Amino acid sequence: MSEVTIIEVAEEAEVSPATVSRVLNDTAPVSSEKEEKVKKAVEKLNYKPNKFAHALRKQRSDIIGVVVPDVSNPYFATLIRGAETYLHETNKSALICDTNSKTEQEGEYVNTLLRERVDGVILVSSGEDSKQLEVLLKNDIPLVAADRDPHLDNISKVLAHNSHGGELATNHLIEKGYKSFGFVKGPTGISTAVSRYKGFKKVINERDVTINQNFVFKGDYTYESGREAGRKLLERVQDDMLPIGIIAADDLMGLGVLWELNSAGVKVPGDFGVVGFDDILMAKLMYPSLSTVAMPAYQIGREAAKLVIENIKRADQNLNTTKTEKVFEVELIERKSTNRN
Amino acid sequence: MSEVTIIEVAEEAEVSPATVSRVLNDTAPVSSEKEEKVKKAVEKLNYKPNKFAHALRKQRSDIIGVVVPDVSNPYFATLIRGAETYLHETNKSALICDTNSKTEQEGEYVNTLLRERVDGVILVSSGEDSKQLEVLLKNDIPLVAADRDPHLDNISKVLAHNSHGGELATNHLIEKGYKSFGFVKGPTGISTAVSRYKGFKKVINERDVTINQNFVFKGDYTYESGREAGRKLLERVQDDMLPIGIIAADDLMGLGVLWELNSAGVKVPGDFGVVGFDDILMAKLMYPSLSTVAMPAYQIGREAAKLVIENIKRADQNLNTTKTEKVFEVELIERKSTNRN
DNA sequence: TTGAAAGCGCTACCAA
DNA sequence: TTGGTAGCGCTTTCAA
Repeated sequence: MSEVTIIEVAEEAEVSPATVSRVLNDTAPVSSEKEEKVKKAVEKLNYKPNKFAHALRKQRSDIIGVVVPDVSNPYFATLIRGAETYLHETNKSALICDTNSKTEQEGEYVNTLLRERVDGVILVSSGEDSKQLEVLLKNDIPLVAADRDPHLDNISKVLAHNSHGGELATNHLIEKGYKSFGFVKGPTGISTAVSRYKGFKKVINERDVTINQNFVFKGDYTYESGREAGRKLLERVQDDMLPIGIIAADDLMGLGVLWELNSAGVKVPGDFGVVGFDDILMAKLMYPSLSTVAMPAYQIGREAAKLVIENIKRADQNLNTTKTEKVFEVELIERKSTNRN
Repeated sequence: MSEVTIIEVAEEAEVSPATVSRVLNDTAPVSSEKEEKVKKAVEKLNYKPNKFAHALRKQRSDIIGVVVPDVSNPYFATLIRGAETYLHETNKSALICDTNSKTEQEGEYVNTLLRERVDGVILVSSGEDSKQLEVLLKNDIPLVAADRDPHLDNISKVLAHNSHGGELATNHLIEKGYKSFGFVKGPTGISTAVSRYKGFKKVINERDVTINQNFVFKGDYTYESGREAGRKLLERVQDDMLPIGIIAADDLMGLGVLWELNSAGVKVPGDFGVVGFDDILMAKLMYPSLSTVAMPAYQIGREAAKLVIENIKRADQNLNTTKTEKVFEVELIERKSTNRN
């Protein structure tokens, strides 16, 4: 592996290494004549700066930590992609940390994050309490929360309007003519899960419809918990309650419910309607396709990335970090699973 | 950000930095007395070696490039996870390169790979011709092919027994009583696609069954191409051909076919049977669940990672790299989509 | 078995 | 606007 160094480029261009560095990083004015020479030399020698030397000198890794509950969940996968795309555009890279939905794991990742000397962190909180990550702030590592509110003070947040999503879903079911209503909840204490349910209850209370407590199920944003809710639903349902509309707090659970309904041979969307949240690819692929409240996962990831980078830049200039809060709107996607008229 | 350096550890332990380094990397004998002191100091100061200084000095990035056609394909996602897990265990990290199934993109990634100074590369080839990657070999960067044969000489390969998978799927459909047979092919020139079809034809020829050329469709390992095949199938089918068994060269296409069959309201598995390849999660979630030839994606990724690491170590000792070829067996998973007896 | 010191490739300070 | 050069934190000779 023949490494071309900045020295060789300097010799080729007949300037000093310092000048080459200045041209490459646009860090100080250089006469256009020398600039030209340097660029030619870089081209000719196919020079690629050594990022380790760079990082060592600059004390910046150009790596951003991205802490998420579950990378195998397509929703988070999309969010990550949004973040990564922006980071890539700004010549940074992402270090993905999968906590397996455990806050203790979040704490353990702090060590990794410090060891890898990440310049900043994007956090999709795994629980009610992400206090362990405050250590990062003490180490002057900018932290931005995405998707879920980690209930930490003094950090920027990028969220979606989840309660409104709950309202959209509920109104949709009512308008499609469903008569009784149920809900498969997300994990306790997670802000998205709480808000979605809140939106559901709000509309239920406002409009003159029934909510059957037998049709409110605990869930944890996994497919399996959706299956379980689906089975219980089928056990508890009676003919005079039909048609019944179910909101699942995420698509994976919605798909689980749908699977059980299919398997039991009941009529979807005729007697049962299901709406999910997220709009993951699978929602479209399932038969019948799943109506859902589309979350801007990609945008959330991207915006969070933007915010950390901004904060890192401010820190570089010894400015204090800004605390913003961005809330994205959500959108209802009608598909077959609720299409009963 | 207070950086604890090796010097401070040395002072705390009352030894030289060299000795600390020797203890940390187990690179030369150190008296147990000093070793103890060093370990205590490391613990006390919560020292974390600076990986950039390390990489700069050692000329090793500890990063392995992983070049794949499509990260959003769950099959490759699993393969990547297998590779990453092993790399993590050996304190290496992965740089994922998504070629979007284009060989030209592979060529472009060579630059990235060189710039990032990866120590080795795992390649899931995107086409018939991955010659552009031979540049890596010239730069003494070990290269291992995974999942697909990139038709390069002198490199190690980790594959699965795809033609046998084709045989398993075909025999399964015959035994389940299907009468005519069809196939949704994978992309031209990709070794997995070629072999799977070959296995299919072999069994068709051996046993006394019909293959209807009208039921052989082009595909490209995407869900959409499966949907298209499904639509054509429905157009061309006539009652006296039933029941008909279809093999899709991967699960995504199988799911697409299944969706169209569902949508048309025909009987699956009664009149139509579908088998896929890969065993992605969605195959289980779909209704009816999709029978499939399970590929050891995780194992393939892991084994490929093992092999690169091995080759890198050999290179470090100036040994020439070994060329092995490992072929994993595959397994038929019976689910609802073919369960007609 | 140990320590001193050179140097990996880069950036940024200082002086010109 | 430029060049010389110190030094980022580490590993690895070389000498003891």
